[in-house]
Amino acid sequence: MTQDTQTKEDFFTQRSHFCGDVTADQVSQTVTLNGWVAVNRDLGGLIFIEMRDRSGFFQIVADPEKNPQVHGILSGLKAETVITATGPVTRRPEDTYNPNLPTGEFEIYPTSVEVISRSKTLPFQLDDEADLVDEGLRLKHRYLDLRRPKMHQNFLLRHQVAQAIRNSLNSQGFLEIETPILLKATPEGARDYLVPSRVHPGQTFALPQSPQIFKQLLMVSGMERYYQIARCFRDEDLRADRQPEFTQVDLEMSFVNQEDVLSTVEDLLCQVFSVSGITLEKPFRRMSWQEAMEKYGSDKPDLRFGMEFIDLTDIFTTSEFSAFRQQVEKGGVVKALMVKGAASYSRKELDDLQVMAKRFGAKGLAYIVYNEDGPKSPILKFMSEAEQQAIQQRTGAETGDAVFFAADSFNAACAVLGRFRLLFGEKHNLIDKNRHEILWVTDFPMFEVDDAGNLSPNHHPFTSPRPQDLELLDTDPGKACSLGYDVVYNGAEIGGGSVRIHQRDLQAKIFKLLGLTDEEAHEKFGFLLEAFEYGVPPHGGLALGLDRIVAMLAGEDSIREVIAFPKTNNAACPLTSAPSAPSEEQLKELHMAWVLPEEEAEA
RNA sequence: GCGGCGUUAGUUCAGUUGGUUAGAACGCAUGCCUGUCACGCAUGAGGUCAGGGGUUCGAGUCCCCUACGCCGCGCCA
Repeated sequence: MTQDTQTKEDFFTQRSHFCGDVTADQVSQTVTLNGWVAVNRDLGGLIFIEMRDRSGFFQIVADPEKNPQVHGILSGLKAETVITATGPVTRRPEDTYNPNLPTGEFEIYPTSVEVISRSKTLPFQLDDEADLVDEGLRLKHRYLDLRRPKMHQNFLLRHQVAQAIRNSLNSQGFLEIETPILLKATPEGARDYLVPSRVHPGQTFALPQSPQIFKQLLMVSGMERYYQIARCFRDEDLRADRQPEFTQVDLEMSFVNQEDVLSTVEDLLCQVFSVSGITLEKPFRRMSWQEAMEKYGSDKPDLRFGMEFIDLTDIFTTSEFSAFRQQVEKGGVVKALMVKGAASYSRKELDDLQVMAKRFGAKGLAYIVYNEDGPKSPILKFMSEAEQQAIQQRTGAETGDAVFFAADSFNAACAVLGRFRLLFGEKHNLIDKNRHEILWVTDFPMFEVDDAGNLSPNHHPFTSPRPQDLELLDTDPGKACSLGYDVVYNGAEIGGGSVRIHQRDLQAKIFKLLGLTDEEAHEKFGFLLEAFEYGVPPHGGLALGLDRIVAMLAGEDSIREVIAFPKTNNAACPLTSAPSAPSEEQLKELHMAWVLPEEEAEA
C-alpha cells in the first residue's frame, strides 16, 4: 500500500513495466504492475495471482508470513479485480517454472498492493472456451470479450495490417485523404442507409456504400494517388463475412494502366501478408475470368487444390445420349469432375449429391463410378462403348474413382460444378491449409445480361472496356470484357477494382448501353460527369475488404472476430441496443413521422 | 423476403418411448489447505426448461405461433 497520502498525486500507482515485458533483466529490480486479476489461486497460506494486462501475464505471490498485510489484501480477490502490485522481481524456484508463460520463470512478492477497482461475477468466463459462448452474450458484454488475449491478438494484427497498408502506400506516393460520410444518395447498387437532416426538411443524406465517386473526383483534382481506410455502409442482409458497416482500403491512381494498379497492390498485399509471416511471390498469378470459370467454375477460384474441370463437349456432339447432346446442340457444354476415391460413395451419399445439385440449380448430377467390376452408372446404358472409353481416357479415371457430369449452358454447368468442386475438395481433405494461393482474376465481362437482354454493369458504370473490345460494344456488347480485376486469396475475393472510363464519348456510350438516358445519367452522376468536362486524367483503382483480409490472416471464419463492436445477424448492436426509436421531439424537428406496417405499429 | 439449425442453472451442455423431486462440468458462496499455474478437498446455493397457445390424465420432451441467435439462399453496382 502506498502509505503517504500527503504526497500522492494520482488515484493509483502507475506501472513501471507491462506484465509481459518483465524479463531476466528486471530480476531484483523493483517493478510496479497494473492490471487485472486473471486467476487467484489461494492455497490457504500462499496466494498466487495471475495478473494480466495487454502485454501478457505475470505471477504475484503473497506469503502470510513474509507480508501479512499484502496477503490480507490479496486474499479472496475475485477475478477481474483491477490491482497495482509493486515489488522486486525474483526468479521462481527452478522446479516451479511455468513453461506455458513467457514470464513463467519470474514472480514478485509485492511490498505493496492496491485494489483499484472490483468486478462483479462475470456473465461468462474469459478463458479459451469463451469462443463457444453464445455470440449474443459476448457482444452484449463485448468489453469483457475483448479482454481475452485472443481478441487482443486479433486487434493487434488488425492494427499491424493497417500500418503495413499505410507504410506501403505512403512509400508509393499515395496521399491519405478523407471523403464525406454524409453524401448524396446514388439510386443504384445496395440499399442506402439514409440520414435525415434538421436543416433540410424532407431530404436525406445517404451513408457511403463506397467512396467511389469521390475518389474519381480526387483524380480530377490532380491528387494523383489517393487512399483511405474507409468505412462503408450497406443496408443489406448479413453473412459471416459481411457486415452492414465494413472497412475498405480504397485507393485510386492517375495516369496508370491496369498493370500499374495491380503491381502497386501486389506490393501492398506482400507487406500486409508479411505481418502474418506469409511470403507472397510477385507478380501474382493472372487468370482471365473466362479461364477461371472454365476450369474452376468460379470467379474466385480456390487454387489450393487442383480438380480442374474436364471438357467433354466434343464427345457428345453426335451422341445417342440425348440429354447431353441436346445441351450441346443448344450451344451448351458438357463438363466433368474426376474425383479420386469417390467410387466408395454410398448409395445415400450419391443421393445426397442429387439433392444438393437441385439446390444449386441443376437438374441433377450425373455420374459414373469406376469400381472393381467396371463402370457403374444410371446413364451408362445411353452411351456407346467409344464414348465411355473417351470419357475414361479424357478424365483419367481409374478403379476407385468417380466422374461427375454437368451438361448445361456454359454459365450454369460451370457454376454447378464449381460448387461441387469445393464440396469434394473439402470432403476429401484436398485443401492444404498451409498453402497461400493469391491471384488476379481479370478480363471480366463488361455486363451482366438478364433474360430480357438488358445489360447491367458487372462492376460499375465507370469501368472501362478493354481497348480491343471497343468494337464489340457496337456488335455484341454482352461479349465485351472490361479492365476490371479482382484479387482472390484462397478462394475468397479480398478486393476488386477497375480502370475507369475517362473519355466522354465512351462513357456516354456505356450509359446508353445500360439503358440510361442523358437526363438519368445526369440525375445520378451529374457532378461527376460535369467534373469530367474539365480535363480528366486516365485513372484506375481498387478497394480491398479489410475486415475479410484480417479475419483470414487471424484464422477466423467470421469478420466479427476482427471488428471491435460488430452488429449481429440482425444488423443490431446487443451492447447498446441500437438501433432504437427516436424521440417525438427528434422526429418533429426532422419533420418526420413513421408509417409502420400494422403489426409493428402495435409493438 | 425464404430455408436450415438452435434456445434447459451465471456459462457450456446432457436429459431415454411423453411419466415421481430436471442432471453434469466449469463458475459462484462458505470452510479447509504454504509452490500453485485447469491448484486440491468438503459443503452449499443456484432453473419462468426463451415467450405464448395447443394436444394429453400428464409436456423440457409432440404440434402451432412469436421473439432472439447462428448458418445459408435471395440481396450485396
